[in-house]
Amino acid sequence: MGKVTIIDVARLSGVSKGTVDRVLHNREGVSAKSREKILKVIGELGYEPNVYASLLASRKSRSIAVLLPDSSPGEFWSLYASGIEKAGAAAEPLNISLERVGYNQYELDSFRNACSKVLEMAPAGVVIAPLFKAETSLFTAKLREKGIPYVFIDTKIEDDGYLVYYGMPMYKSGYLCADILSVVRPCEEILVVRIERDKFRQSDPTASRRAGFLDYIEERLPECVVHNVFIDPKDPKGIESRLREFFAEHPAVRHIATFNSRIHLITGFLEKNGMQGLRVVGFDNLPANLDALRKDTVNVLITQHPDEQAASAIRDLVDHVVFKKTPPRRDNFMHMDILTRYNVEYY
Amino acid sequence: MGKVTIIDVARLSGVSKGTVDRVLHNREGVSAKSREKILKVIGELGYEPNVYASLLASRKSRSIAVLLPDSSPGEFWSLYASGIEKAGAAAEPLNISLERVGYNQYELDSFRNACSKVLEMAPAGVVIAPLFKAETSLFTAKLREKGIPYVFIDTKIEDDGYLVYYGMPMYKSGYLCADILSVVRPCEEILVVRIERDKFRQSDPTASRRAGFLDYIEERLPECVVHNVFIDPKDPKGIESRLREFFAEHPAVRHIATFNSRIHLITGFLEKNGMQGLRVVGFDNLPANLDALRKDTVNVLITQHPDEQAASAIRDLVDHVVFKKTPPRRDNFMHMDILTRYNVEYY
DNA sequence: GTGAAAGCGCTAACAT
DNA sequence: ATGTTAGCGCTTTCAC
Repeated sequence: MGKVTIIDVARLSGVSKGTVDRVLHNREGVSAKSREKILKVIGELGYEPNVYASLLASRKSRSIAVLLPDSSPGEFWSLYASGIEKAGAAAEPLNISLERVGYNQYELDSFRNACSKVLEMAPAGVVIAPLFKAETSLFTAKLREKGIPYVFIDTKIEDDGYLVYYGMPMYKSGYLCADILSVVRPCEEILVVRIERDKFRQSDPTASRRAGFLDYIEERLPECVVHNVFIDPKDPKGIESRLREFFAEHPAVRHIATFNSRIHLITGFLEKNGMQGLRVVGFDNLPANLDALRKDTVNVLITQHPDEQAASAIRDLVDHVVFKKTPPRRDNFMHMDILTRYNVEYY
Repeated sequence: MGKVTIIDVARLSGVSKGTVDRVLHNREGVSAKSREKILKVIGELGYEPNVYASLLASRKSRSIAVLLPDSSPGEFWSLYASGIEKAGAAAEPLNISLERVGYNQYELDSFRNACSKVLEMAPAGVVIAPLFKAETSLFTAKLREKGIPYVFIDTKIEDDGYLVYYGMPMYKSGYLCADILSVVRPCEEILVVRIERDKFRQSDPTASRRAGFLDYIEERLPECVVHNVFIDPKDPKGIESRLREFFAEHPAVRHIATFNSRIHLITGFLEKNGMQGLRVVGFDNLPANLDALRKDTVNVLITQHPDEQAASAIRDLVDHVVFKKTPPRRDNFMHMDILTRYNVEYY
């Protein structure tokens, strides 16, 4: 039982509560001898601080900064919102408030700006979706310097400093996508719809997924031809004409996939042209994608529960800040959910 | 801010902390006038008790009874264990301990026994998987009488007393199963493997799932023939001979499904006889099933995250007992997960 | 019926 | 470097 109190530790160490409290919080002003003795007693007694008593006594409040790309409702990054809110609500009684700091995912300066804002507020911890690799490394170096713990979601950057990471196994998700797409035979030609802009991005976040997809095809369906069509999300007419053009040339194509969250951009075309019996697979549970799934214009959606990613990451961070717990596992690859019209309802 | 304390309430009500505490806990010994006044002030101030201070001061501990069928590791009911443990760990700092009370799911008397055991220990709340419908109703009536809140998992019983329910939409899961099974064409004959004993059970827990499955077939594949083979889980030789017999008669069958968690019982046969290229779909993430999935002897598993069901149900119950919160939603149908060899790894 | 007072386990400011 | 002490917000005797 956690019945051992700080007083027990003090008595058996031959010191007072105050001194024990000091070593508990790594505060200075304790002789090496006392510290040692106290630590030993703590170990022997299996003393565990009563967090609630602690919280009660020190009602200082802390903040955790959440550094995510800005996004409008219905867009990918908004999917994280509900998880952040939930985790925020859970953290509130612990005297921790979440502070969202947004940035434009296409502008490095914006990210830099957000970083310094975070540094200024001197939070107790930071949650980051690191879209800019190099810049993030610089930032986390500063965090480490200040002893501020940080966690990654969505993407991670290899360094030995992050507390925990939650994300999707991208390569495998491509593999999975290919398998789901091609289970409907015959599958001799596949159309992959991609985003024009991604070709020029510093790092295409879906590149690894694409690699997994192509590897599957090469291994399992070497005869199958993969076509690419590039579209601009902001140009609906362009999308339509590109697709029209494509299908005029390749009327036999019955399999379509995207590697980003934009599968909903092409469903309008499919519906308008009464294209049925296709196999259409995409990613991410955007509202528009779920709608398409319900109408069966999209057959399968692969998702990663972004909300749970955020919630788990924040929970781990809070546990670490408040309870000094180390997360059970450092790299957490989320389960990939397979959604169809028949199981989307309770997602 | 939750900065309003019991002292503020006391002062504005013209009474002492003690009296406020009494109305807060519905304890007797308060004049109607005081009570009324205090309640009014509480409302105006938006006072919310500080649970941690409360927990600190009253270190009485409570228990929650978890009433589930006994099971050996690897069996269906064991899937709930990890969720129960997790929720138990979370409840511990709140001075709440979980007490498991098992019963034999095939013996009514055993369930009755378990019920009275629970009643004796007078827990602060109860978690039930109600396999025996009528008997459960009797039991929950008693709980209601005593004012003990209870939650259902897996199955629910219609009454107006349960706090919350977590389970799988059984009918829909059958529908989903049929869809996943038949996406691989041609699908003209299906083998459904069932458990002998279930035919004679008071209530077959998978009956509704079967109905969903058959409805799908009738609606979407009316030409398709559904064969049934009944097996006894405890008789491996019998299983083998039944299957051998079946496939001798129906060599063209390439689609197999089960509606319970026992798909792993037939994979041995399939492997031994080198039967490949079949479409095999089953339910529940038993270790043996996951193994078969990894080997691709089973193609798809539909699961319901029993651990999360348990964890959520217990969390809601604890929140209600400790924080007096009402669950956000009363009936919670869990998402049905679709597992293949390609996404099973991180499940 | 109600108030006063002594804690719960811990923190932090103030002494020494 | 270390001890003392006054709370944090609430519960729970024990008086009156």
